[in-house]
Amino acid sequence: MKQKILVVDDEPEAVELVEFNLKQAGYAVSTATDGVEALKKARAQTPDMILLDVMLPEMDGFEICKTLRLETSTARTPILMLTAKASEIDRVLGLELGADDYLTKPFSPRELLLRIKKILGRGVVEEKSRDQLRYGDLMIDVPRHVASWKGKGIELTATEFKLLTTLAQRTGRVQSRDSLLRDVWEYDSLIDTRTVDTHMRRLREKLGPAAKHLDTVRGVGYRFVE
Amino acid sequence: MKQKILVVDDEPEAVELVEFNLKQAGYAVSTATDGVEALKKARAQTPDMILLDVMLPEMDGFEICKTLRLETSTARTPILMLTAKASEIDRVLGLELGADDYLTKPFSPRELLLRIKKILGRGVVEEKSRDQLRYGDLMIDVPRHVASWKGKGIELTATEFKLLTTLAQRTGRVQSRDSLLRDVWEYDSLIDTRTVDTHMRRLREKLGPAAKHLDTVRGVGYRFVE
DNA sequence: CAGGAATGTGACGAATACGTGACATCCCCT
DNA sequence: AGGGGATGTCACGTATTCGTCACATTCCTG
Repeated sequence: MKQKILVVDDEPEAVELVEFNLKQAGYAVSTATDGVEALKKARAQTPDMILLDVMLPEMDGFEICKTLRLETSTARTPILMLTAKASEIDRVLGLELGADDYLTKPFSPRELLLRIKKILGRGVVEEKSRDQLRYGDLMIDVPRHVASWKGKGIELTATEFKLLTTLAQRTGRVQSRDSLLRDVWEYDSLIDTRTVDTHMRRLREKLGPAAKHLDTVRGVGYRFVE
Repeated sequence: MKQKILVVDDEPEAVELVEFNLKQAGYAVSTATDGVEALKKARAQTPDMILLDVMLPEMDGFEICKTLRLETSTARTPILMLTAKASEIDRVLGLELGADDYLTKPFSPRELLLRIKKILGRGVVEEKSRDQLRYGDLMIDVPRHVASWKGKGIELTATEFKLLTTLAQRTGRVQSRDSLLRDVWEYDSLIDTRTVDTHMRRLREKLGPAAKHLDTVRGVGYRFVE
C-alpha cells in the first residue's frame, strides 16, 4: 500500500518536479495549486501527509494549515511546510499552526525525501502522540504540562492534568474509577472513588467547551472521545 | 562542541585555503586528498559534513558520494559538492548521488560559509542552544559561563548557572525536582529536600525582572518559558 | 411513573506544596 | 587561621489543592 502525499504549490513547475521525485521514490501523489483545491482534496483523499507551500494566492499556507488542524479528519495529518523565510519557522512549528516540519526553499530532492521519511517512516502519529495530543481545538502537551483550547491555555492542577492525559492517551476506551485511581493517583484504593467524580467535575469546569471530549459511561467509568 | 567538517580535494592549496577559512569560522576541520583517504576518514571520524571536490584522481567525487550514501554510518551525513561544470549539477543533486548542495568553482570563502551554514544550521536548534541562548533581553552564554540582562551581566554561582541553563536548554518542558537534582546536582538520591526550591529562589532574586522566565508548576516542578 | 442507583454539584476542613528566612557547614582565598 | 561567599538543610507561614461528605440531579429499571 503506497502512502499518499498531497502536494500544494501554486507554481506548476515546482509541483511537477516534486511530484516526479516523490513518485520515483514510491509514493502516491496528488496535487493542488490553490488553497480551496487543497482543502477539498485533503478532506476527500485523507492523504498520509501534506506538503504545503506557504506562498499561495488567496488563501495562504498558514490559513490552510490552521484549517486542516481544526477539522477532525485532517487534524492529525502530518504537514510539511515549504517556506522561503527563516523568520517564519517559529510560527510554522509553533502551537498556533502546528506543522510537523519545514523546509526552506530551495531544497534538493534528497532533502525533501529525508524529511518525508523522517515523518512518515516512523509512524509519527503514535510517536508524537505520546508527547503532544491534539483533538480538534484541544491540545495537550505532556512534557510542557500545558493544555490549550483554540490556542488559549487552560490552567490545570497537577492532578487534573494527569487525569486528562490518562484519559486522552487511551482515547475511546472507557476507564473505570478504580483504574483511574491506579493510574492517576497511584493508590490501590485508599481513596474514595467519588474523588474521581469530583476531579472530573473540576476538569470539566476548566475545560469549558472542550469538556465535550469527556464522556461519562454510566455504571462503568469515564472515557475520552474525539 | 565544534562541528567537524571533512574537506576532500586533491589540490593542497585549495585544501589549505578552505581549511583556514573553516577554522576561522569555528569548525573543526580534517582533510583528505584522494578518494581512499576520504572514505577512510569519513567512516572513522563521522564528520558533521563533507566538502567534496568532484575532480579527484582515481576515484572521483561521484563515486565517493555514492559509496558514502550506501554505508549506514555516513548515509545521512550532508555532502556539499564542489564542481567546475554547471552541466554536472543536475546529476549531483539528483537522487542518484544525493548531495545536499553544490558550489561551482571558483567560490569565495563567504559563499562557502553561507552554504555550510545553510546545511548545518538546520536541525541545529538543540546544537546551537548549547552555546548561546537568548530569550528577549536575557542572554545565557554557556561556554563563557555568563548570563546577562539587557547587556548587563548577572553574577551567578556555579550551581545557579547550571540550574538556569538546565532549565533553559529544555525551554517549555517542565522538569521535576528529581530530574533537576539528577541533572544539576548529579544526585541519585530521591531525598525530599527543599534544596531545589532554595536555589530557585536565589536564582530568581539575582535574575530580577528576568525571573519572569522561571515558572513554577505546582505539584510537578519548574519550567523555563520564553 | 416511581424508586433506587449512579452521577453531578457545592461546600468545607485537612493536607500539601511552595516561598522564605535563618543557620550550619564547606570551601576557597587571602 | 580567618573571613566571606556558596551550598545544603530545616522550620514555618501561607495559599492552593485535595479528599470527603451531604445533597441535588439524572438515568435506568421494573
